[in-house]
Amino acid sequence: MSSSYHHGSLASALLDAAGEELSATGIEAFSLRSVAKRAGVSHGAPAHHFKGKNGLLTALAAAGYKELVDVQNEHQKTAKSEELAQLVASGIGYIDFAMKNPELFRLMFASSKPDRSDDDFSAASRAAFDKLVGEIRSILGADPYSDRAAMTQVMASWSMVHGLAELVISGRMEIPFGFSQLNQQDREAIFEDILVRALKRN
Amino acid sequence: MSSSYHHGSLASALLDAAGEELSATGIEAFSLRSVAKRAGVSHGAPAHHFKGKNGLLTALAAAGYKELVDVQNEHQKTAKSEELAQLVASGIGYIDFAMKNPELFRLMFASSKPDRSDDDFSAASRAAFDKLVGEIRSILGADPYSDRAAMTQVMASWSMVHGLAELVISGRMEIPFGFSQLNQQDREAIFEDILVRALKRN
DNA sequence: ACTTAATTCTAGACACTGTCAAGATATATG
DNA sequence: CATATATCTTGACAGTGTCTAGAATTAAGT
Repeated sequence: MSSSYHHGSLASALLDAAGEELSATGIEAFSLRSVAKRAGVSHGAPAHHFKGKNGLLTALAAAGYKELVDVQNEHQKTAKSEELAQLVASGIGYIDFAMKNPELFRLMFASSKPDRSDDDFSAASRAAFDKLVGEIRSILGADPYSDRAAMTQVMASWSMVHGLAELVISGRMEIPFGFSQLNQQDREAIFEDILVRALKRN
Repeated sequence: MSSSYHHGSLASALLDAAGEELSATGIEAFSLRSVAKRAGVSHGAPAHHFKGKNGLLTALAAAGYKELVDVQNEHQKTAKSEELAQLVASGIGYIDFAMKNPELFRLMFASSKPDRSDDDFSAASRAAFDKLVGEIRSILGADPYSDRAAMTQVMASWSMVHGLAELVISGRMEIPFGFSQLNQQDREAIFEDILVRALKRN
């Protein structure tokens, strides 16, 4: 191979390296120069593929939303087909994703670094949101986009699962439940017990 | 005044300056040197009062938990004395605090910068948690620290209010509700509608 | 009161960071 | 095959947090 000068697929290599960097050092110590070093290129190379550090993080977050939906779909495959069970499985997938990618999760939801006006980012995040909208529509038989009560149910369910995910990955389930010593079955039982409360019952 | 060399109360002055810096520039651009400049001292001065940048942020977060409880108590004063109404008022105070101090809120809950083993921090955050524990105890008549179902209720309520707060301050209530164009009364009606769902009913 | 110790603050250095500009190198185009 | 474009390197710049040495002020000890 005569040319190691032109990488060929630096963009995706940088995305991979950025993912590792994010998981390893956390978002608050995330360094663009370190990512470049990880990918074996100079510190100026990433500028030709992403709009600076935040541009790279934006792309990383966009990919995160797609991965989030994938994880949710995987959990739903092993659940009952009944609508409520599917919603719970979707929620547990949401939390599972957060637990496996806590720094990425924070980047996606609790950071101002990603550029939310970016097309990829907004499309991917919108797709994740619309997945929940569809699940609520199945349960209530009303379209949240035209039925305010149904949209309130969407936001209640999102609030519950998102808040629970945040509390889990920030270690706030330790004191109440000794969470890290529980097996997965017991954890999911707690998740389900909590998540179903978000549904309004009459 | 012959001496402007020794400040006299630099610690609290730095805390004030840090609060302004946090609100103005956000946590991700928070600069210790900028805080020192804001307080009118050299960039090395803060080291004599806090354990570096993270030490200052730890103290700021600890003060945030006390302020959080204060805001919750204020909201409860204007609410009915009935236990459920008090819990809802506490939750709305939680969200109100997050809306008025979004960067501080993120520092307290979604950042790894504060040192959670710090005595002040852990005491203040524990006090805020125990306030919720007390409210659930009043409603259920069972002590969450000895009744697992009651503790589950604590975490469900916390998840709901915390998730809702996160979604609000990250602008996720805009598309569903056009949130920024609502008046406070309509907003609080949505909050209450969502928050009460966290309670398990039989 | 006077000397000594401890605290508080400044100033400079160090290794980092992200971004920008200039130039070298490889690929694509005509 | 010459030219243009895309890609990558290198160096510079201002900014960051932290450390060290020393100056200025206050506190402590006798």
